[in-house]
Amino acid sequence: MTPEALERGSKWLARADLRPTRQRLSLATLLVGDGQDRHVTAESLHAAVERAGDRVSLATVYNTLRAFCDAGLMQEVTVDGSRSYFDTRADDHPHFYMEENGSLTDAPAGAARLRALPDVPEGYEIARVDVVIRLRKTS
Amino acid sequence: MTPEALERGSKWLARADLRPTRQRLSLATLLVGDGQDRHVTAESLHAAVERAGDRVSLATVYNTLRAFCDAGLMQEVTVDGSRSYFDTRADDHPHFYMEENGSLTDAPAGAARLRALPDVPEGYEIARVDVVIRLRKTS
DNA sequence: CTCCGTGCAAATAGTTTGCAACCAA
DNA sequence: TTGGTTGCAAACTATTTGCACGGAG
Repeated sequence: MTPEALERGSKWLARADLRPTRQRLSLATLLVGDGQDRHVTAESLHAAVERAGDRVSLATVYNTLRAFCDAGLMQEVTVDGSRSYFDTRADDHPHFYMEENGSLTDAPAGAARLRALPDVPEGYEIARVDVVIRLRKTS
Repeated sequence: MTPEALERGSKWLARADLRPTRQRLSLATLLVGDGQDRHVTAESLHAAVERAGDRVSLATVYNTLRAFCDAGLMQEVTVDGSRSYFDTRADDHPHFYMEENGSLTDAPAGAARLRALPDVPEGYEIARVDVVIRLRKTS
């Protein structure tokens, strides 16, 4: 990991007042080190850590992703039921989900915006609107 | 359960060539007996069965809901990650999800339709578009 | 009579948690 | 020093599965 990536991760943690431990720095660097948005599962991030030569327990990956979400640095995206995805973009935006290989990506901006919002039941307000466009390989 | 409800359930099964066993009839009747659309979890449906004085094992509720989905009678909706919802409406439509109590309902027709679909990656086509509007109580 | 369907209990997968050791401040 | 963090293993929850029995056609 480059020093620049490390710094990005570091600042990202600082932004949420999270103590920069070795494990958090390792995960943060992998998540935002290159400035790209990323969609990971606990498993995939854990694998990435090992690939990078670091060592963080799977439980800590889970707990840390949860902490990042609580801190508003990431958001959890539910597409599949069997596992959770975590997105480094915390704002409300649509996703592509490839059923073929279970990968999640951002859908191109703007295109999938809702035409209008439905009447919300009395006493409620909209917390978030999840849009997941499921894709399959063209046959 | 009224004879009319029973007949509705019966026809519903027939439509998918599913053998009308006692258990399937019981579930089908609870699901579509009154002609209303319904959003259930395996647990909630199992509870409804017991409340109705019938007896179907939880495993069978799971297996049967899965069978109904495979047959195209229902669709599985993923909103929460921790559990699956099953919707008696099998077509593509938006949902309200009340975070407060975990209930799922249909959003009013038409309002939440997408303005346009984004450019889909080469070699893929849209299988389904899931729209879940998360609601929280107004504070 | 023949299979599909069912029930039970055990297996599984993803995720969380209790607790002792650790480390950043 | 000291309270927040981590690792491990065990706990948990939702769901699926193997297998013997039972019922629909």
